Amino acid sequence: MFQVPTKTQYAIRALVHLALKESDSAAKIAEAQMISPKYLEGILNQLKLAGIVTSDRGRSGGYRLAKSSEQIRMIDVVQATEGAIRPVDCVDNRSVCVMGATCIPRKFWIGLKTAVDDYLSSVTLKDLAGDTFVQIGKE
Amino acid sequence: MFQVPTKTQYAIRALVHLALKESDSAAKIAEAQMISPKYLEGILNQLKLAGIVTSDRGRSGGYRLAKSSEQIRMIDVVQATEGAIRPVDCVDNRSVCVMGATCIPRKFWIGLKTAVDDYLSSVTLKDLAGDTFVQIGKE
DNA sequence: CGATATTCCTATTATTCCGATAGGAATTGG
DNA sequence: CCAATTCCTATCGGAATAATAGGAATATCG
Repeated sequence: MFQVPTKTQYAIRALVHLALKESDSAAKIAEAQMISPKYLEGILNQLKLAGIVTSDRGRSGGYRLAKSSEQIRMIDVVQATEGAIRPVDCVDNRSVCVMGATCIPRKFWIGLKTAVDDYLSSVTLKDLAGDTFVQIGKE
Repeated sequence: MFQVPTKTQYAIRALVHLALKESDSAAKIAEAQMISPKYLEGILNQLKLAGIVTSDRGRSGGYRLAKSSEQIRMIDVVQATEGAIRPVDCVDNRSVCVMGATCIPRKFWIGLKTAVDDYLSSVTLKDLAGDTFVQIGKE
């Protein structure tokens, strides 16, 4: 459950890479992070549309972070690649619930969404790329 | 993202139903909850294998909760239908990570798993089926 | 100016998972 | 015995995901 799509995993890996390397081309990132190059291109484009990275075309072009890494929250990355967190459809819109007013679990799902949103909002790219998180990550 | 499979949604609806109705057949539950009957059969069987419900076969058989509703945590239900919460494979097993020791995001995913697990562990079936949650659920 | 490295755009394919269906065997109460 | 039920296994269709392919647009550098 809650398997995170590779698209999002790739996006995060690419961003950590950019946080550490300043600027790089899609092909270079893909090689370093072992991601299908063409697939990564599309992902980086989504991140660009979301205002998370910027790009320069042409020779010696490439991608870089659009903001400092502590301004990039993980929830922004997830939303850029996958859209809003929505465990069940009726979380956003009660009217779509087949059970209508008798949908008892709805509050429960809203609570789950909140728990996930809160966590993703609390972690920034800096937390992942910075020393602190790397230290914690060691075993 | 984090779309919860209908299987799990159905399981929870069925359990709420049983918490309120004491005992019922798969067909009856399916009708009341608007779930495909045959599909629900399989789900109830999974819940039985997980020790969440019991069943009686034969005429006038059916399903009932195996424990009191406050002893049934939502995380048990989710695990019964979907297995463990595992946002990415390496959460359980570092060795499967293609990035090996350089997998910086792993700690982040473990944090996400923890956030979800904690929430699901904190809510019981009684919270959903009982008066409290219903009151809260009203708008 | 021309070659090259890049982003950008669109379409297509492959694969996997999910939801549902189907048919029937086993069981049990009346 | 009959009818209602759980239980078991196989299969199918569709949607979403992952990846691939080809090339157009753009910019740099010699």
